[in-house]
Amino acid sequence: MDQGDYQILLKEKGLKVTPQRLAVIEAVDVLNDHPTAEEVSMYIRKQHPNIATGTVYKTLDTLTEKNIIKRVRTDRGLLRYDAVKDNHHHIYCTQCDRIEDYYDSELTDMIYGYFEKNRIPDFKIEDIKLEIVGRYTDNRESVRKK
Amino acid sequence: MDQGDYQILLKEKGLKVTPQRLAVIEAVDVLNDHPTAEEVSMYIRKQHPNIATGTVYKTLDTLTEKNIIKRVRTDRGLLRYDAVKDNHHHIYCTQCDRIEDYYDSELTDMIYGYFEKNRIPDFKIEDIKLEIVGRYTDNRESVRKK
DNA sequence: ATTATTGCAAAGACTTTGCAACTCC
DNA sequence: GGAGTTGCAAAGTCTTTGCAATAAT
Repeated sequence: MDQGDYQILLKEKGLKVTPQRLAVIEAVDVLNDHPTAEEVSMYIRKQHPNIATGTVYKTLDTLTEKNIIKRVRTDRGLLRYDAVKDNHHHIYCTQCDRIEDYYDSELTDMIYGYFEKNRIPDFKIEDIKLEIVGRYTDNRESVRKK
Repeated sequence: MDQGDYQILLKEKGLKVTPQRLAVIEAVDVLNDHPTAEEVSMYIRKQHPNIATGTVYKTLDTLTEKNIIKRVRTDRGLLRYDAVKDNHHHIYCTQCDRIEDYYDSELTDMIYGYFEKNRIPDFKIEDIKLEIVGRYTDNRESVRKK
């Protein structure tokens, strides 16, 4: 995705196109490691020292509401963000606080298929995602400490 | 579960049995609505006005580490807790901030079965859970506001 | 007796808010 | 021109910490 795509995305959702918003979308897209709000904020400060932290938070909220980005669920109480991509699941490492994407359309289809046959009463499913929790058994370094 | 069970649980994990810990376990167990740390803290204060908030947080941490309770993933930046029960999934309502349990052993078995045939390289799975996101189509009242 | 645990209050981390000034359409 | 956005700094919320006092084994 490039700047042009971002602009179209914003317009489609009825949002004004501002440099701040473009910067936030780009940051979440580039930092595609489920960055925290602060990581996004820091990344942006490098290129646009004039964009206020408060604005980054507000923008992250707005973009989340409009489904341009998503919040990732964590169990540590920090808000993390994710560019909207194809359906994917998340692998949570219990050792290192990393969250990795897990793409597997066979699995995704299987789960959606299951719920087509077994509906949850009075509930409309909008999204299904797997939390796969565990730990890596190779010796790869931990990017973030727990 | 009663007090006696809690005590055994603590001892098994090598933790000293203290009234504070018993109170926290009980609170998470009784408030079985995935309470936030603050909700646990408030509930405890009613019966034990002398238990400090800091202690509740510390205890929640300890119990989580020892797997006596679990943290529930949320996308709103608040820590929530869950008594450890049978394997279950979570239904997240996009309207009302409720998190409900979803028990379905057929589904759970299907997913675990899938991963037995399709392992993730260099990764040891410890837990798999579904995030089912959507909204209720009946008119039940929202317990918590969004 | 020894070591873990608690209470307290202060500090810390992260996020939200209010409002005047400024931009985008 | 007007509604929607932003910057700023202050206020909030939730959580963690340090340490002396206390309680569990």
